[in-house]
This record gives sequence, structure tokens and C-alpha cells, in this order.
Amino acid sequence: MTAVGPRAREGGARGPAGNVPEGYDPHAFEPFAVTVDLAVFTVRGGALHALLIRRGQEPYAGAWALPGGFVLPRESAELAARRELAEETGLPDDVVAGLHLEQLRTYSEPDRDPRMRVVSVAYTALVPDLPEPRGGGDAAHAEWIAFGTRGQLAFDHADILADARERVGAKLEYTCLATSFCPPEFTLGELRQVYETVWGTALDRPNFRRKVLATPGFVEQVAGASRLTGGRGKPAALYRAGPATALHPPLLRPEGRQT
Amino acid sequence: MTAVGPRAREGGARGPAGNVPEGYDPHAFEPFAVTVDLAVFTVRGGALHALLIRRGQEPYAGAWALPGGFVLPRESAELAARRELAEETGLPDDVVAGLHLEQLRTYSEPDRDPRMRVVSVAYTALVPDLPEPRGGGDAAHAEWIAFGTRGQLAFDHADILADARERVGAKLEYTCLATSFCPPEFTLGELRQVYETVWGTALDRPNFRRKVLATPGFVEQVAGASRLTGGRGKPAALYRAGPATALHPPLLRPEGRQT
DNA sequence: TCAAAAGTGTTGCGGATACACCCATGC
DNA sequence: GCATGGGTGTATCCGCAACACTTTTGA
Repeated sequence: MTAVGPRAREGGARGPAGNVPEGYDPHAFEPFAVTVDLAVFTVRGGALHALLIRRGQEPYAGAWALPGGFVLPRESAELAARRELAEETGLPDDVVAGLHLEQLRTYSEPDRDPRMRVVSVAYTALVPDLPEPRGGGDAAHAEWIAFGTRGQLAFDHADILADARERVGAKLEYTCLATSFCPPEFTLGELRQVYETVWGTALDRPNFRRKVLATPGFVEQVAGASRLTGGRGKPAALYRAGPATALHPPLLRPEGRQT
Repeated sequence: MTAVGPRAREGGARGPAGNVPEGYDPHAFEPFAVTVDLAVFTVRGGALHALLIRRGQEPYAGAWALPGGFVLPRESAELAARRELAEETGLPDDVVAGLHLEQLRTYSEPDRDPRMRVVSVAYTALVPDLPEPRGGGDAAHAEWIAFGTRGQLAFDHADILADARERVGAKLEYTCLATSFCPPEFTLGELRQVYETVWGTALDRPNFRRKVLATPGFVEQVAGASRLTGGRGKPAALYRAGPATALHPPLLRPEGRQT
């Protein structure tokens, strides 16, 4: 079974990546399956949640797994991730099209799937607290699980989820992505809770407010609108996500780091 | 031709990523080739250089391309990248084993290679200014090219190289990776030149020195050793790379950004 | 009247920038 | 001696953390 193609490098006709030697037969060697895995996060009730799916078959039957699926022959990995996201979350396609999807990393250990060689491109998505993921089709099996609640995850999905969580925490420091966790209109208190939940830290309210407002394009005030948040207290002004993507200067989490 | 496997999702036996539906035939669909591409950088003579290879065959015959190659059936992508790096640079295997290799991103556009579907995992490596890459085998074709000098690159390799360069610039801000560009023992002036070259900015010498020395584990002084650098001037103390990997606080490049 | 949350003001400390200044070496 | 690069000291400035304080609502 050993591949003829991959080793064909004779005669200076070497194959740099993205390059196929002459006489290469696509079917001559054991193929790689290429899939996408999705680490979809939301903030719900002061806790970080991930979208997981209960597996119904071996291997890892009964375990939780990340949503995902195969990359189709004429699809980029990002498109596949977006398609799967729409299927699993039940969100309308146009909403999914506007979501921020970030490529996390590719997992390619030879034995990560016991059945065959599967190379998986992992993506991270941040979504607002949705009513419920039950949209139709695959979404029926998906559930929001509080981070760290469930035990073992299938395959290497625990690694992927941990990597994704770490990345999200770091991203909040120097990008405007926190607004992706919020509904279209939100208060600064809600935005602050996103940071506090992901970082597991309490932030100084006045200073947080100043920093956010001092970054041009991070948030834009919705004229005249306000909303009560905790039931009590002064109604808070409402804001929309602004056009900015980067955060200068960054919003650093206090104290080295805490998980 | 259209895949039976990838679409097989009937009966709740859905296939999350890293998961293969029952009855899946690995050879039933058009396979994906999985390769690695390497963006290898060095600093030579005050300019950033990338390791490139001149293509000898169509498509893109005569154009420059990134080194890389196929991931073998029992190999992770990182291992493949390390193996290719050893082959292309002619460095001894044990040196390559210690080098920092970072996964950049995966490129999966369906038509990035006109011949077949190739999904490529790109890696970035930072190496000291080596004598010459001519070691043997493939390395004979590799050359260090000053960044931006050569015109069109093959495939989407110009995108990959640009992404890698951007990432390297950002990484210098908050990691200790700059020492990877330096020989085992180096002066602070050489380290500063790495930053100045990659960022294209002049840095204040005294302040740079203080920042580097203020970060525990970034560099360690080699006791008693010193070396002349520009031929003239006071001999500079020699330093080794320390055990630290992260930079707290970060070493920010002045003024928003300049390419 | 009290609690809770939003919003504003102010102060003080730490760190970085921007220099001035000495040291050692080659020409 | 002078140019060149290494190394040290220092004043000023800016940012931000920490906290006090006012405002507006529900109970």
C-alpha cells in the first residue's frame, strides 16, 4: 500500500508543497481524509459554553465530540466549516455568512482516528447566546455544554477545545472579537461580562469602560437607546459593534494569567 | 465521482470531524493530497531572506516556490515539515530537531494546484544565517532570497509567505523567538538588528538593552566572553538564548505598524 | 430608604521614551 | 584623535490601576 506518489522525487522533478510530481496517480496510495472540526463558543449565564454533539456510534460511542464534517471535493476548508456551522447550530445561512470564523490549527497525528488517516482543520467561532441550537437536521443532536463540565471527549477533541479556549482568551486582548459573543445591541456591562467570563477575572468597571470607549471603532453608541440589565440599577446605554477589528492599545488581562 | 463517503450521514450516524461513517470506503472518492509548505526565514546582511526553490517543471516552471512536500502515510504534518526542512536546508538532523517550527495555517482552496486537490499545512521556521543551504539532495536547489526581491511565486505561495512574514513580525513582540535568528552566541546588537530588520524600524539601543535584560530568561550572559562586531567599537558581551519563551511585558514595535 | 448597576472624576505610581554621557577598540 | 559601537545613568511624560463619588432605577 505504501505510496508511490509521495515518494516520487527522482530526476530533479521534486515536488514542493502544492506540487505533484509527474506521473502521479491520485488513487495509487492510501488517501487522506480531510475534515473540519468546529470549536463554537458562547457565553451563557456567566459561564463559557461549547457546542458539542453526542456520538451515537463507535468509536467513542456515547462520548461528546466537536461538530464538524468532511470537506467536499470543491469546497475550501473555511467554506466547509461555515456549512457545518449552519447545519449544526440551525442558524440561518445569512447570519452564518457574517460570523467570524477563525482557523485555529490543523491536527494531523496519524492515529487520531483509529479507522483511517484523517487530517482535520479546526476552526473557532464565537456566537451570541442563541435561543437554542435546535434548528433542524443535525442541530437536533447539538447541545451547549458548560466548559469543562463533561468528562472525556472523543478523539483528540479535548486538545482542540483546550487550544481553542486558550486562543479565544488571547484574542480578546488585542482584537474586538468580544462583541461576537454579544447580541446586535448590548450594554458595556454585558461586554465586560464576556471578558470576565472568558478570562475568569473581575475587571474594574470604570477603567474597562474608558478603555473600550477610547478605542475608535470598537463600539458605537445606539443613539437614545437604553436598557435595564440586572432588573435593578440605572438603565445602560446600548452599543453596536463598530468597524474596528484590532485593539490598540490592547486590553490586557490582569496578573500573568489565570485559567 | 462525487463522494459517497463524505455525504453519508443517514440514520443519525452522522460523521463529526475526525469521524468516518460506517461503510465508508477510503478509495471511493477523489482523494485529497496533504502536503506541507515551509516559510523559512533568516536575517542576512540587514535584510530578511526566505528559503526558496526554483521550479523545474510545469506548472509555474522557472518560478520560485516554497520548499515542502508530501505528508507520508505514517507521519504527522509537523514531522513531515521537519523532515523536509532537514532535506532542503542540509542542516544536520539533530539541529533541525531542536529548531522552533510553528504551524502557520492550512491552505485549502480547491484550485490552488491546477492538477489535483492539494491541502497544504504551512509552517514557519526561523534559522540563523547559515553558511549555505547546499548540503545535499534537494538542498542543491534551495536559495536564500531577500524578501520581496523575486517576482511571482508559484501557486499561492506568495500569500503564504506574506502571512508568514506578518506572523513573524507579530511573534517578535511577545515571544523570545528573535534568538532563533541568531547563532548560539550573539551580542545584544545582533539581537537588536534582528528586530530592526524584521520590523523595518530603528530601535533605541539603551532602551532595547534594558527591556531584553529586564525579561528573566530571555537571554543569559556568557561569562567573560566578548566579541568585536563591526570591526570597530567596544567588544560586546555575548549572550545565549535563555529558557523563557514568552515576553512579559511585550516588546512593542513603535508607531502602529510599518511594512 | 436601601441596594444595585451605570457613569464620571481624580490621584499616584510604574514604565517607557528620549536623551546625555562614559568606555573600549580600530584606523 | 576620531569614528564607531557597547554600556550606564536620568528626567520627563503618559497610561493605567485604584478608588471615591454621583446618578438612576427597582424593591
